[in-house]
Amino acid sequence: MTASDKADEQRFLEEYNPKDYLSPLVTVDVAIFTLIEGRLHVLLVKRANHPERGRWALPGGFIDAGQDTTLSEAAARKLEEKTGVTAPYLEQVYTVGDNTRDPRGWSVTVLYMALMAHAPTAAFVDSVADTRWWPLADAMGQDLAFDHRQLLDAARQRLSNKTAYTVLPVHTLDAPFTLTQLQQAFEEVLGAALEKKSFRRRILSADILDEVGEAPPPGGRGRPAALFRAKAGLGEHAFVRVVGEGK
Amino acid sequence: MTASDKADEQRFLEEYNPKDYLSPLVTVDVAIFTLIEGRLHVLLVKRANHPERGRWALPGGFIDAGQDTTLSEAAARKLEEKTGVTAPYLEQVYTVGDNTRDPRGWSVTVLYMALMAHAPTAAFVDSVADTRWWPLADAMGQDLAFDHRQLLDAARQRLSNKTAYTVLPVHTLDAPFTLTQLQQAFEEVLGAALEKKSFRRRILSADILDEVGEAPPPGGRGRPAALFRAKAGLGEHAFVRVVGEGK
DNA sequence: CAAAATTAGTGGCTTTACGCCAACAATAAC
DNA sequence: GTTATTGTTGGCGTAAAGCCACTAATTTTG
Repeated sequence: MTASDKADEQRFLEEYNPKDYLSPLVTVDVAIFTLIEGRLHVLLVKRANHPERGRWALPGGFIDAGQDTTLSEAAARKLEEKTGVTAPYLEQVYTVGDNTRDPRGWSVTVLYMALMAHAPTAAFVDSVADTRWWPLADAMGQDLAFDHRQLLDAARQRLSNKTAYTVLPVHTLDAPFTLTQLQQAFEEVLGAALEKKSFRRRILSADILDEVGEAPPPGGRGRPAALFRAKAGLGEHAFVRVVGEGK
Repeated sequence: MTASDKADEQRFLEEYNPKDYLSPLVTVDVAIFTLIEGRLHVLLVKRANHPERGRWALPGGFIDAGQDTTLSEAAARKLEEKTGVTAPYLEQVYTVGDNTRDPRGWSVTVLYMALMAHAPTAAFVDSVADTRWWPLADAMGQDLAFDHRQLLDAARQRLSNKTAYTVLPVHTLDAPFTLTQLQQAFEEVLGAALEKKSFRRRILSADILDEVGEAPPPGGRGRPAALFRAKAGLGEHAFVRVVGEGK
């Protein structure tokens, strides 16, 4: 860059005023999933303000240019405000933007998906007004704010697609868990039954779980199961194909 | 919604002024890949304006709130402006946003990846000033504008990851093509050799190609190969695992 | 306290997919 | 014609996956 170029750029930046540009509003929304009594649930918030006041919506909102330095930080912040915890798994799904989804004009939303165990969130979520876990089918069945029904559907699809070659569902369970619970989590997310022997072979040979002794029979019948928890640092990458058809 | 609610909302919308909000600038960038003489190339544009004037960058720019009604439409528009064609494959990769990547402050970029055959673009691309196809390694080797090196890398990774379970590389070839060419396209994208028999077994049993007669020997040696083209409507979904290790 | 019920975990056979390599086929170069 | 070169197919050994029944360790029930 020559000296005159540098001067040029300086001038450019001084003359630049963001209010001269009509930029879209940018929001971040998060589809937070957990497993409650074996069923997949999603966290929704009843909107307190216009537009769409009174409708249930995914947690989210505007970027706070002062507070947030990164999109994923913004997503993590919104998530913690509603659940009180840091999610063990947070992933960007996709971004929608157009001039029809919000009455205010061009708007852009970056959708994230998060997974977490239910127990640590239960008390906190109860304490936040107009916020609750919904069974996924019920959430999809109602008239959500904006295009959140589509967003939720996209997140759900991402989750089940990725479950074909990762171990994402572990993040929805409270540790420690049994292999049967884990298999049921996979089955719930996939909406399909898995073959027991194959599932166990693959999960165990993937070497992503630590065994933590026997199950103290919590009122359960039958032979007590071995207990496991996810190995530390299993945050992002754990590519394991754990799926077939099976009865 | 009650009547007073409706009035409320009306008032809200009338009082709303986008210039009251400091929104991030939103841009769309596209990593356009093609295969030239068997090597993967990416289209870059030399920036004509500040900031980063003179550096090579991915095609892209601001959303035109007047012209674009959708993010992907904006991406398609930028792509067509530079290549003269409509890409057979366009996919959103991910969105970066923070307050450090652009000297103007908070900015958000939605990254797309596109695949296309080279031949139909060659003449047009030549005619566009400061725009050319770069061999991928050369593109990655230089000092690209903004964080475009990372964006390009992310797009490349998405392409090779997805090639493990889709047939994306077909979109980089001029039709018709031979199975050997297709295999070489896969190998170039994956950076690894594939086993011939397995590759053919899977591609053919996937039933995504139409055979179009014999190859007119174009100066080539050896037995002439059968020619194929992708079945119509293979745009998005064609999930086929076509990869192993191989010699 | 014994038998039945229930859930966890394993053995072992069958089937399928894949990697590998060699044979065969069709063309150009010499 | 013979050789070199590239495309295409056959067939076999191996590893993984599906399947189903059997064993194991508990609680429940009569």
